[in-house]
Amino acid sequence: MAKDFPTRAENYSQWYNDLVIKADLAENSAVRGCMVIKPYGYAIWEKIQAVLDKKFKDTGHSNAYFPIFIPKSFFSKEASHVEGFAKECAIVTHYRLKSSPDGKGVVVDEDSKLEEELIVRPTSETIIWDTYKNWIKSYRDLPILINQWANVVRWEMRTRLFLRTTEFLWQEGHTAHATREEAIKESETMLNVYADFAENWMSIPVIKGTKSPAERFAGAIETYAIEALMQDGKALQAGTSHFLGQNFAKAFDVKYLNKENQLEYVWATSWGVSTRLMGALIMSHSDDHGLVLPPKLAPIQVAIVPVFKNAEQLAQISETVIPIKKALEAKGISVNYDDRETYKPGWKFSEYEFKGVPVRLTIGPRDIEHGTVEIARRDTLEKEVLQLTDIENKVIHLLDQIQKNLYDRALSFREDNTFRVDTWDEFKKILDDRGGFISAHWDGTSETEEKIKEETKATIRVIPINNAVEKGKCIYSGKPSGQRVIFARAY
RNA sequence: CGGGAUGUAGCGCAGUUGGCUAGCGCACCACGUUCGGGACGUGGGGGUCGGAAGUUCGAGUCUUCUCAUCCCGACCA
Repeated sequence: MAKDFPTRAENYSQWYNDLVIKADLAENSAVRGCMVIKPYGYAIWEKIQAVLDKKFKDTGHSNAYFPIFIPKSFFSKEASHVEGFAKECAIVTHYRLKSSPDGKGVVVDEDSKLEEELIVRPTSETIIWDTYKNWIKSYRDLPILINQWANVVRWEMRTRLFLRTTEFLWQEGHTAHATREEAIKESETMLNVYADFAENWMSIPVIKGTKSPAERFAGAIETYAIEALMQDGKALQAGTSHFLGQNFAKAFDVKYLNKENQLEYVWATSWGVSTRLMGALIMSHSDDHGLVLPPKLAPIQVAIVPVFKNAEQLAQISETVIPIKKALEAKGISVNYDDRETYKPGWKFSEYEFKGVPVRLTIGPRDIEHGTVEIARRDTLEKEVLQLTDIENKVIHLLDQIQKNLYDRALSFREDNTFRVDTWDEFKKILDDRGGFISAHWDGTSETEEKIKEETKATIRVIPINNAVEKGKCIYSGKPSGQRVIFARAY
């Protein structure tokens, strides 16, 4: 057997890397910092996509698709945007290969140099706004509410599976509005969509808030984010929604004629979540036995494992199981009846635990005799023997319970690891001893934020929305502050 | 790009001061017994020891160069 599941606390990253491979989710590919997402992992992503896609459509958005390549000149049009992404771009400079003169392999054909280099999109604001310019003439053309499911490439110095890969999958929404108020409302709406998804589907409690200027998206006026706390005490930004003001409209000259026949620049938002969500899922709920998935996102919600010695026994068990499977499926539950003869029950139990399948039913000769079934839940690892009568509803009820329990568990973890701190010594001590969210006063300046980051590696994760007004003194500078903000070390 | 570590079978690893045919566990294949928490026995298949050059009678082991991966920083969703 390969290495046993590592104990979690010792080295979270190592555990995490082992976990995702063991749980059959992803592995590093031959390409630097990119990931191969295996079928089971991709099935989780497809679930995430399906739910979000519906939410986007329910809020009036449509899907569209824009090119993966962006002419270099587009980038220079919005100053802070280019500054934010310049250091992490993959650039296409040539379009042809030729046989190597030494006969070994191929080399770049220098004659095929592009006149203007193409950037592999790190995000699509520029090419989309260049397109919107042609779509928007009148107030009647607004709003434009578009989402794109795509891959993007950011050549980060350091990669980390799921959390920061060179290529990642995401969705990016790009909207155009006639008024500032409408655009702000849009970014807030999408923030709420993300928060709802995180909490009610992923069972991950999040703090909604705005980012400090230092953490803001390149080119945004305001960045809204949902911030989650992982089991190792580090914060993870799980989704962002940006109010872009008129920055991109001005950079790409996108104007419309209003009802008064006056030309005005349009107002913009963009918002996105990525395969990082899968990292959040893994790091929020998993335990030393493997992945733990919230039922609403689990590709397999119920696994049924028959215990049998021979074909006759299996046939007998199947007679009982197949109607149960059908009844569950009729209620929208995904069921995997694992009647493979090539693996034994114990092996299957472990496998479904690795994969985080929320509910497992086990049926053997003993159960056939008594009209019972063993039901095991992944979140608590508890097992129970139940009567078969009305088993579908019992299972559905349990799935709901697990969904809720995972959220409650994650929430109480976050509460236990959120600290109101008023002294600098305590601030540093908590960060070093246990991590977590620290709610503390901040004087509102970037200088202070930068100093705190230098000294502790902690950053301001969010300024919570609807934050309580509270007079206090900045944890670092001692200057007056009007509210507490959330600090943490982050991924 | 700095600091540290590691590259030996699909995975995880051992391999002594250079020495004989390169090993172990898991996985894989065959047969048998098993099957309610990753079964066991017997037999079997699988290796450019990351790559290149060098030292040597002889290199997985020593030297130089190189490539890759991981961890810690800088950068970031």
